[in-house]
Amino acid sequence: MQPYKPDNTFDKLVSLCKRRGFVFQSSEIYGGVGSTWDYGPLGVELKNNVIRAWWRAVVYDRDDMDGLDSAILMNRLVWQYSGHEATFTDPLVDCKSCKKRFRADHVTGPRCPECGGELTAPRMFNGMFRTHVGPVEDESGLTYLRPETAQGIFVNFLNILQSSRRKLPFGVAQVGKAFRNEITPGNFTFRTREFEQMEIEYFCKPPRFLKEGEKSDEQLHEEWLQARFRWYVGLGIDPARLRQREQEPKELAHYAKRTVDIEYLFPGSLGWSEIEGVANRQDYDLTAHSRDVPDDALARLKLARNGHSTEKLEYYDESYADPQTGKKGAKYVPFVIEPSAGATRATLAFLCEAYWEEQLSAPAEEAVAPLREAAAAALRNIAKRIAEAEKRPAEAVPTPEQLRAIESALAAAVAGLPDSLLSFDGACGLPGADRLDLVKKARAACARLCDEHTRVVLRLHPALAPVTAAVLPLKKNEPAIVETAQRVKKLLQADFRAVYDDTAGIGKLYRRQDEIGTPFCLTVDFQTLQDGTVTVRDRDTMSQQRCAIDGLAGLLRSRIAGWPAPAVRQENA
RNA sequence: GCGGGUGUAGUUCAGUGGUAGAACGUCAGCUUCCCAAGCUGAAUAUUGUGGGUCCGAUUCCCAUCACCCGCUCCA
Repeated sequence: MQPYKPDNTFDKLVSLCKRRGFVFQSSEIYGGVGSTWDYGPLGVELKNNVIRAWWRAVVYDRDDMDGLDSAILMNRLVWQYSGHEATFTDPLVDCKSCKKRFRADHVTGPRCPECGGELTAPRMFNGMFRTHVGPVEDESGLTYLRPETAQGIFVNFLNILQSSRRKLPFGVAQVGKAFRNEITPGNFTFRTREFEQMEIEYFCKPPRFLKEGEKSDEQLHEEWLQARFRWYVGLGIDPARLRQREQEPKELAHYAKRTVDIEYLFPGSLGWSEIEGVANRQDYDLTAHSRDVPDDALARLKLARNGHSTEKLEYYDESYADPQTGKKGAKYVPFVIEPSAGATRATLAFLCEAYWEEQLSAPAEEAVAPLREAAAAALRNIAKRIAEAEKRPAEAVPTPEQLRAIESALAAAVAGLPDSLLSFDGACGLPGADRLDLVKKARAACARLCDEHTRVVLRLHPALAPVTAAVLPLKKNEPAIVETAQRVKKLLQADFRAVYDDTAGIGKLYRRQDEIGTPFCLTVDFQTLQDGTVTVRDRDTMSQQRCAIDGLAGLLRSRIAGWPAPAVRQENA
């Protein structure tokens, strides 16, 4: 039966994350603290694997990249000259009648542009967390928790250039925490005040210094965009839920020549949302942090003169020859392509993408009969509610549209019984359904059957899965089997995250691993004791093959390396 | 920050002005040679937090915190 992604996948994922140890609310025992989350035993494995896969793809698998890990605390002047002190401190005004909020510089005049109501006085909002370096809390020690990791790369440009002996074009990758005092955090880990970025600053020649056959900043921008898009697809994101969105000229940051967002279609109300932005920042940042910049360059980039920096962040290009004079060599500020991804956002996207429910067997007709009755009663009630709601559609809760959606989904699910348990449950969980007592009753009747006949499976790419292999004894009261299984686990732990579990029957052990996305379950049985082979069970297809214990590591490695896209696995299942 | 909603066991949810139940999950033992089987037993909730009304509040009221939805903002 077809895998199923319920409409309330997001809610189900949140509780799975808590239940299984992926994500916990921070400081929970003290009532929590707004929009901060902790990654549990499985969550930290997943997030680390996302970061590791990214680092491998953008550093190890290329010839033109190095890494960096710069400090979270930096000199306040970094944020002054980067422009963050100015742009992260926006005066905001509220309308007293319609309660809408606007940036003060976007409003002309003293009235609300929407309703003409009276506006409050502008109030300052600082998006950066302030902190003090040193024991005295005065202005002299003031600085900020970094709102992006990028600046650490820019201010280290000369250090990296000298120590790595790089030639343009080359790039620097960095992973780390960043902090923004969001006005409106929310959507679980999607928008948080503390988050983790995976950023690349890729330095290249400005257009006028290009030689014949060299790639322009625009070409490199496009190449990075496609490479980053492919990365998500290669790790299992369905391209149908991934898109590139060109930023409109008016939403472009002032330093950007072009920015394309990579957006993922999250379930529920979040919908299409940015998980990475690929920007062409031109020579803005390196120039901003340079001393002795000519006035015409400052004017072009709308920058103030930098009276504090001790360096000019330039590149000396030995191979350049002036086309007019033939003079060799040139000094210039490189352009920058910035693929800036959210590690925590990507982790959430991979989780959403991986979440599937599957019905594995059909319940007997007599077990389904109560479900049909409950649904029939609920449908009669909904028809009545629709008639009532249509008399006063404006104030009806649920709305007529919600009621009709529940009605049609529920009717379709009943028609599909006994194979449509999941869509039955899904219909009962649609928005507004929690207000309908008879629907809740029908859902309760369905819950037991769902429990018995369905499974939850995280179809994570094996490179991302928190556990790669679970070693399970078929019988736990058979010492030879248990000992062998424990030995197999020890054998594999050198190469993979492997676990051993014997605390339930084999069926339950499989389901547990399915729910946390473990791609391989290795089962030690009686045949193992005779011929030294175990069964390797595939998470997605539930199919099994036998493999000698000695060959396990090799088999897993090759299965992971050749891991096909989810759609392909679906067809072959 | 504004408006609406929610907050009861690990999770999903019942329930009541007289100190809380279920299902699943978890743990232990028995049993079981392949997909949440069965049997026996166990642990887990000062009903988000603080205050008020009341003889008595989880239930009513107020405040606060957190989460969700919608604005606003945003990489």
